[in-house]
Amino acid sequence: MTIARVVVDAPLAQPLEYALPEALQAAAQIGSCCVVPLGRRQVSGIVVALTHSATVDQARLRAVLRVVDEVAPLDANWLALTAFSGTYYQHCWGEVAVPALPPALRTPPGPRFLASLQRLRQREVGAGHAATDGAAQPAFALNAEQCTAVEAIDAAVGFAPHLLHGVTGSGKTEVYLEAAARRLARDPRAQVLLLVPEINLTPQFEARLRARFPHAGVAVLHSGLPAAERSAQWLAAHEGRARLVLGTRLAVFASLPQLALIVVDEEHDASFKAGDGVRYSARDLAIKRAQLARVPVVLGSATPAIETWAQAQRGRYVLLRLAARAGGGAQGQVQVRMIDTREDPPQQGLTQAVRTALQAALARGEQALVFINRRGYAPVIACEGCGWVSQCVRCSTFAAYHKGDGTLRCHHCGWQARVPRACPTCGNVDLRAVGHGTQRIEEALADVLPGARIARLDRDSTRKRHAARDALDAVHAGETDVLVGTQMIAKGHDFQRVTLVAVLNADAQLVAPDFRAPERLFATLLQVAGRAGRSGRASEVLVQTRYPTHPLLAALAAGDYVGFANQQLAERESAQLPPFVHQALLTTEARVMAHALGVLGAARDAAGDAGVVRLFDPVPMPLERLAGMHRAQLLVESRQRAALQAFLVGWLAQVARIAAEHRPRVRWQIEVDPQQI
DNA sequence: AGCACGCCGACT
DNA sequence: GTCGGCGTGCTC
Repeated sequence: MTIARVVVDAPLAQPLEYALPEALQAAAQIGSCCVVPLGRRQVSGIVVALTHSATVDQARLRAVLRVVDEVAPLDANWLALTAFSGTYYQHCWGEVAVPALPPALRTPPGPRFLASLQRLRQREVGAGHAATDGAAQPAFALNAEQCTAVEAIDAAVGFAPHLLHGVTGSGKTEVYLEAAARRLARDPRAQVLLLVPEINLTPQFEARLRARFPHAGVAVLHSGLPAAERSAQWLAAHEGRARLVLGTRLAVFASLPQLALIVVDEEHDASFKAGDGVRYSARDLAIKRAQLARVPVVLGSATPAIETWAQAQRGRYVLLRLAARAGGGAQGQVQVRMIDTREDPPQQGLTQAVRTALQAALARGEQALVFINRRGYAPVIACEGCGWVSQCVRCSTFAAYHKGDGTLRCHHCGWQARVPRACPTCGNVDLRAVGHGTQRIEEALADVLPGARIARLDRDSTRKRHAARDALDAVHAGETDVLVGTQMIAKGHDFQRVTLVAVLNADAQLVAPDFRAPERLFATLLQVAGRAGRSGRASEVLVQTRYPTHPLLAALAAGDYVGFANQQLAERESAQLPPFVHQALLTTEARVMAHALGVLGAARDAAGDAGVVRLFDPVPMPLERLAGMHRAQLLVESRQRAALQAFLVGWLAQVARIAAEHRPRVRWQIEVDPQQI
């Protein structure tokens, strides 16, 4: 009897075994998608092994119901990647592999599957032709640094990780495209995977890719696509009709049988880390995938993650530098200046220096960006009389004041309520908005710059479809003088007439306890600062701060990422933080904090002597209460990754038992390589 | 994860 | 006397 080992989307330590009926034996291969009975359900699965001996009583075996032979089996590299991901992130193979399938295969394909498959295959994917032009004309001339980078990537054989460290505007994209073009030209079936943080924020990337490779077939994969579209794009990659795949983190699991090169753009970006389900890092898995497929991988960034930088410093990744701004055009000088808020106290959130600079820029007919990483009108309102402050009823956090609709809102759980007319505790009617958000700054700017055309860009202003693009178009068209906004204004927009960038409140992150806060702040500020100086005119970046001599800000002013990164690395080494240790974070949530902490305490005790693995004390999470749930965490770390992995396997089995015994039930989750601690 | 089976409160 | 709460346990 032939037995199929099948993984399904359930937390089962081992693949399940099914009898493979005679009629299905010709169709079934390792990597085949199939439909199997599970309890009284029918679910999608993937055949991961075919044997003749069962490990369970043969009488208990049920039969495979269907082998989806209309779709070619997943290849060995894909199976190895999903298996690795499951092991590394402490989940089951099937929990990674099955959700990575396109919607059409993730749930058992119905009777009309073949017809739908034909429709999906007919859908346009890029140009939809397998034939390539590789003689595709470069639409640009590469400078010397770009050529060096392309040559290095092109010359790489087998697994070869590269870090492309390029300052803002240095033309990293041209390097990716040329390197991709060469791989595609060399092998008529070769495929290239390009991962980007968020596709909606980089529509120009997709446009450039399509323009550069009009005949190669460009598949796009991200969670925003309708199911049929996502299936069609996935299939085009799986069947080799798409030779370029552009996608967000989930695209790291795309099926690419002829993978020849992987590119991860903005590799430092936090959105490569999955926040729910299996908490994988698409950047780290891209490296693993390149290793399994024995192909080069390029991580690109102006501000690489410190972990990535460390790998380059250790010589594990080839470091490629783009230090010059590309494009040939005259490049304006960008001056970064710290405004000491102790000497120049802000009025309405704006220092005199910023006001003066804004007025001067507008008088010259130029544009300005004002960056404040906080939406709403004010982060909190307070009672003058008794000291009451607005708080979310479900979270341990302030409720922000939104003036437009007179609400208090929690930016974490979405809770909202009307602003009380008087203080809920003492009845005082003098409630005061404390601090500044984008809405309040917009108001202040209107005051300071009478007649100026001011626009705001944040999550609230972009609720409506295309609102973000419209706002950005207005800046490009010169219909906006000053754009105030959150991170959203920082990403990759090439504003030609912006000569002034004001950063209003960087201090909160400058003193944050998270050891990764500095690198995130540095990346954000450098990215915002990069919006200035694209016109060739002299430009200025003003940073309002109480700490004008802070080393991070000094490095920012000097545009010195390398100095900053090396200093961060040194600090992490002396404090024994990642990448000098490897971490995992066990989190629990319960209605009562004591329960959440209780499970962690028992889990800690159960670990006993963990050898080279160190367990910290359970503590409430930084955001202690979220949406009514109390949350706690327990950090586990080791200098040896293998030791940590081995420990987690046994320990998590105990944790599962402890959590199950606990009443009322406590939910738990494990995160390997946590980004927020 | 689902989805069963299995014991204790408010309804026809 | 039943319908249904979610606690517990299994899925080849």
